[in-house]
Amino acid sequence: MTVAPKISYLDIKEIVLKRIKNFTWAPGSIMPGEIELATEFGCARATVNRAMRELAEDGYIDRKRKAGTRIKSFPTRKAKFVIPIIRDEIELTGATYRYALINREFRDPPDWLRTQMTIPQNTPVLHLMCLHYADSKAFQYEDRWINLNAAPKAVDQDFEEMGPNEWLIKQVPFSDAEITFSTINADTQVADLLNVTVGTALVTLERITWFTNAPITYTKLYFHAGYQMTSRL
Amino acid sequence: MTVAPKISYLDIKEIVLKRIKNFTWAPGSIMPGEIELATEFGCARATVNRAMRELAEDGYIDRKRKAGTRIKSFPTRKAKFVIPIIRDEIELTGATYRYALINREFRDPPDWLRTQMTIPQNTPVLHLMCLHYADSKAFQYEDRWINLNAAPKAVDQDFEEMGPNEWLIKQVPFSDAEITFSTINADTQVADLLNVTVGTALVTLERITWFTNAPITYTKLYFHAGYQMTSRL
DNA sequence: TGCCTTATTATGTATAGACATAAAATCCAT
DNA sequence: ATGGATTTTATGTCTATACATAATAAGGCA
Repeated sequence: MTVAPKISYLDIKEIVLKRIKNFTWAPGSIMPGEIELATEFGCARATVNRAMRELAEDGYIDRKRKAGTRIKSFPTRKAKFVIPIIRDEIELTGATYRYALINREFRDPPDWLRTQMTIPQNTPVLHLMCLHYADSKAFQYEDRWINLNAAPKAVDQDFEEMGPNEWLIKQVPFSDAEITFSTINADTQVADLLNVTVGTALVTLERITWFTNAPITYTKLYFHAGYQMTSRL
Repeated sequence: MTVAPKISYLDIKEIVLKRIKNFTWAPGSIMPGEIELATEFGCARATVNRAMRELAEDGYIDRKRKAGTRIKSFPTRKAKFVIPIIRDEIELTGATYRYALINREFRDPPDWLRTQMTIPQNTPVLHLMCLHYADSKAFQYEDRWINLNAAPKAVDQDFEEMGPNEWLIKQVPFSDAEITFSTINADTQVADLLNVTVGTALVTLERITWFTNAPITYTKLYFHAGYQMTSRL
C-alpha cells in the first residue's frame, strides 16, 4: 500500500490558489472556512490557517473574523523591489565596482533640505557628491546630505575610500526610511557626471533615513541612462 | 496580584527588533536559539518561531537549519509598491476619473512585441491606445497590446467605455505579471497626448501578463510629468 | 420599526508535543 | 591529512486543543 504523504501548508496554498484562478470560487464570493478545508485536506486547522494567512498577505483574499474569507475581485498586487547595496548590484553584473568622492563640504542646510528632513535651521550638515562606477562607466551619481547632529562621527570621515552609504550602514545598520522613485531631465551638472546629453531622462531615487525618529540623512540618487527596475508579481 | 498578560508573537518581534537595533546582538553575529528565547519569554517555541520567521521575511535576520539565526550585517530592504487600479488612484486624489480610447487596430505583432511577449509571428493582436484623465488633465497614456489567441473575446469589445485593464481583469482577475519601471524622454506623439514638451522625462511602467503560462497582454504606461512613487521601508 | 443587548461564529493566537530536514560537527577508515 | 559516513542540532512543520476577539446575527424591549 502506498501511504499518502502528509499535505503541507504549501500544498494547500497551491491548491487554493489554483481554485481561485480557476474560478472554482468566484471573485467576490466567500470561500469555505478553515475547518471545512481542514476536513477536506485531512489536516489540522492550523495548517490551513497558515496557508490562508499567507494568501491574504499575497493579496489574493480578504479575511475577517466571523465574516469569513472572501476572494478579492481586484487582487492587490504588490511589486517588491529589493533595494540593493550598490556595490552588490554592480558586481552582480560581473563589472568592477569603483567609488569616487567628487566634493565634500560642511554647510548650513538649504531650505528645501530642511523641509525634506524636518531639521531646524542651525543644524550643521555635511554635503557629499559621489560617483559610483561599473568598470569605467559612471553608474550612479549620489547627492548625499548628512545631519551632523544625528551622526557627529561623520565629521571625522573623509569619505575618500568608503561611500557614505556603506559608512552609515556600519554606524546604524537598521533604520527606517522613506524612498521615492521619480524621473528628471539631466541638468548640465548631472549630464556631465553621468556622461549623457543634457535633458536625458534619468531614474532618480530619493531616500530619507531616520534612526529612532531622528532624521539622519537625505540622498538623491541619479541612475545612468537606461536604468530600469523589474519585479515579478 | 497582577497577572502578567501573556506575551504575543508581536511583542517578541518588537523586543527582538529593539535588541537588533540596539546592537544588543551585533550585526553578523548569531543570536540565541528559539528554545532559549522561548524560555526567556516564558512562551512556547512556536510563538518565538513565528516572530522570527516574520523578522526573517522582513529582511532583518538570516535563518538556517542547524546553523542558527544570524543578524544581517546589511539588512535587505524591500520597497513594496502597491500597483493600484488607475481609477482608484485618481479618485483617491479627489479628482474625477475619465477614460478615452484614442485608437483601436487589429494587426500582426511587430517584432519587438513578439520578442517581449514570446508569441509566434502569425499571432493576431489588438493594439489599443488609451488615455486616462484626472479631471480634465491627462494622467496616463496607455499603450496596450492584447494577444487575441489568448483572449479571443477581446475581438468583440470596442473598448469605448471600459478600459482594457478593467475588462481584462474581469476576464482573468488572477494572473502572473512582470513589471518594469523605467523612464523615457517624451517623443512627439506622447508629448502631444500628455500635454508636455517633447523630451520631458516621464515615468514608464511596462507590464507583461500571463495566464497559465500563456502571454495575454503587454502594456506600456506613460505617466504624466512629475509622477512619483513613494514607499516606506 | 428601531435601538440595544446578547449569542454565535470564523478567524487569530498560544501551547505542548512530535517528527522532518538541512547542515554543521564529529568520527573513522584509508 | 583526506574523504566519506554518521551523529548532532537548530530550524521547519504538523497536530490537537484551548481560549481570545471581532463582527455579524439574533433576540428582546420600548
